[in-house]
Amino acid sequence: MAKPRNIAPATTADLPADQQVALKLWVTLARAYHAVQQQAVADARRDGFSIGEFAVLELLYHRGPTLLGEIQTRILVSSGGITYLVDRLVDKGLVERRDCPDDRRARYAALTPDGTRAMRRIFPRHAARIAAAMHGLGVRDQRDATRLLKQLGLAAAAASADDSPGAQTGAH
Amino acid sequence: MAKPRNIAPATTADLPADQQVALKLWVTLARAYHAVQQQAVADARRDGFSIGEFAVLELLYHRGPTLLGEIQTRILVSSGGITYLVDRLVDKGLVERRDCPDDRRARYAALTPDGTRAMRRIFPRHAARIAAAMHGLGVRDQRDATRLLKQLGLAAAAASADDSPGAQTGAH
DNA sequence: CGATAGTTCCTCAGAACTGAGATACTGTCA
DNA sequence: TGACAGTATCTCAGTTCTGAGGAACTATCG
Repeated sequence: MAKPRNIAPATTADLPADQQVALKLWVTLARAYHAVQQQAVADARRDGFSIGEFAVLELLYHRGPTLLGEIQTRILVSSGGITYLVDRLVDKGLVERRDCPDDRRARYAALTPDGTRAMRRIFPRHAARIAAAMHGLGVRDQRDATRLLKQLGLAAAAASADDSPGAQTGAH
Repeated sequence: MAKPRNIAPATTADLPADQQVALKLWVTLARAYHAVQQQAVADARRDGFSIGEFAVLELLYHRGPTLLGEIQTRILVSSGGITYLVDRLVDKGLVERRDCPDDRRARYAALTPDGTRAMRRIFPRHAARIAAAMHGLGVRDQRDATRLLKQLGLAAAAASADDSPGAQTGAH
């Protein structure tokens, strides 16, 4: 493992200390996210769903009929993405579109009876698998981590919103 | 009284308390990750790179010439993905492949002089932007979050490795 | 009203991958 | 030595999205 140490460009070690801490957190956050996501992907795939499809099903299962635009902001996909995902679930017979009586531009997505049955079967195992993936932390640490990540996520989202004017605030 | 024909829980609220905590952490983790990632995506795109391309550049900038397989496990892409990413960076003139003298199957990727110059220019601004995205937490909280996420990520990765035998990465 | 700005969803070209299989090489063992 | 399992990368068809643009509808305001 020879390390050519003669040149000293602007690497991480030359950054201000606070930036080093932030970058380390970013790398660790990304790794933790990917590791848990692998579990979610494997679980969804067992039932023939992509992560995006599963996220839509889960949202509709918990919230009931939901406007496409709201699904979009909640599961964080693009406008084309939500059309694509709902199309696929409609093809599978698990979701249906419904017109919105108050606004003829808007449409709801809702679980069909088949979709509800499928989620009733699938969801408990999915929840157990995610919980197992989180098992590296005890309940107390999980709460601490949730609090910190919530604070982090809200601040970062606010920073994003600054760049792209037109994006709505979300939650205050 | 309701007749519990189905033992399976209908919604999150019916799950065991520890699973509720775990799912909440998962949702919060995903949101925080996406929020910060949006910053990284926007920053990389400003220079004409995808996130994957930028991750390769960053890795090579800090580690020097690296075997493709090692890049693959570090930035978490598929085998086809790493070939694709390196191809694109080679086309841009920022990266070159080098044969490995010890193993004729293996190849290194390394920054070209152009690639090094580009990263010397780009990286400090990128680090500053990530640090700004993390600004919702103070340095002490960032360290706490890093510790918790590291613990979480390692345990979740170990759980993944159990499912898919043959994937021996990480904890040496 | 009518113009116009804003929104909600859909279309579609193509970006950014994934993953199974192919190719080429290495290490092990009888 | 030869058979064979293991490893590193590449190929390529297919998947899952992104985002610019457009059609249809709604809201606002002179």
